[in-house]
Amino acid sequence: MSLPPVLVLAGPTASGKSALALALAQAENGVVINADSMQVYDALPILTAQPPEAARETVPHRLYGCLDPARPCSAAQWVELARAEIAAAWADGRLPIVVGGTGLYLESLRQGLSPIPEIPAEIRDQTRAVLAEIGNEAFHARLGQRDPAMAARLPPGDSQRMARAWEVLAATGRSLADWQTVPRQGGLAARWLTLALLPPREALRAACDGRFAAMVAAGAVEEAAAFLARGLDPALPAMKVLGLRELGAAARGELALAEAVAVAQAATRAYAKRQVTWLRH
RNA sequence: GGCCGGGUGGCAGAGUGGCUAUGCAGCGGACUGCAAAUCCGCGUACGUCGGUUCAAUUCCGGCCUCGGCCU
Repeated sequence: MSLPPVLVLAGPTASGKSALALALAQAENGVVINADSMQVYDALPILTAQPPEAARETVPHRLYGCLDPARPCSAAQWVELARAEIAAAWADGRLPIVVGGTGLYLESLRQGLSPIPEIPAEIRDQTRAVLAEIGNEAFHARLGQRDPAMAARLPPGDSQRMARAWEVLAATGRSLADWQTVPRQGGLAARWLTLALLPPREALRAACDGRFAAMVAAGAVEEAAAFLARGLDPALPAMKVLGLRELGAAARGELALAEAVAVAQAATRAYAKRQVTWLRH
């Protein structure tokens, strides 16, 4: 018996994934399932380039703008949601089309993750607080005393992974290095059809710049200002959406709009480059 | 024509007689639960021709060039 199919459309921002997904979904009776870590939040539809109403009315779109931005999503949570949507599509006799540029999510969907328990929020918050207080170097040294294996493979600059390593040890009593020797679990069994969109770099850069300018023209500044007015914790993932900070500063008059756009465009280009690196691996 | 001040890697911008900042952009890479995050790596650049020196981007001179002032 052959496995049911899943079509994956991967590519950097502004590579035209969404439009292609829409066309394929129409042609192949598909369901478009989001694999972008920012588009999952119910926030900033313009700035995160969520598919417009028109597209969603044409073809079913799942996992777009459906999570509370006040609560961080995670790779594991997304995989769980995505698996459910894929199963639902199969049950409906439709082709699941997974679209997105978040490499970690896509990889986790295919390979699964080591079965590490969820870390209590208190431990996470406390860990980040300590890290912020004592600084990277001291934190790295402290990690080295408790978890030499992880400290050895993380540079002191890598605050995010150091925090993750620390909280896993604190919450489970086992090193993350140890956990990761446990085989990954939960990888989706399917017949994978993968399409990677990798436009020439020069064209990609131009597309990134053009798209950000279009977002601003579509009201991204107002959108950013309104979202920031909610006063959410700046450490939340949704608060790190590209351009949010810059556009917010522009809205408050702290930064010239042209300058804000230029900075955000540069950040977008850098992001696209990281995505390409991931896709090429 | 004269005087003065500049000419540094794609851009910005320090600096030094030998050890050749830095930032941004760019390029390559990593990636197991906040990933649009978080990191790692990569550039003998010093206008030009000569001189001084063991050694010149750095000192001296000519030339070119940019800017300012003067006639």
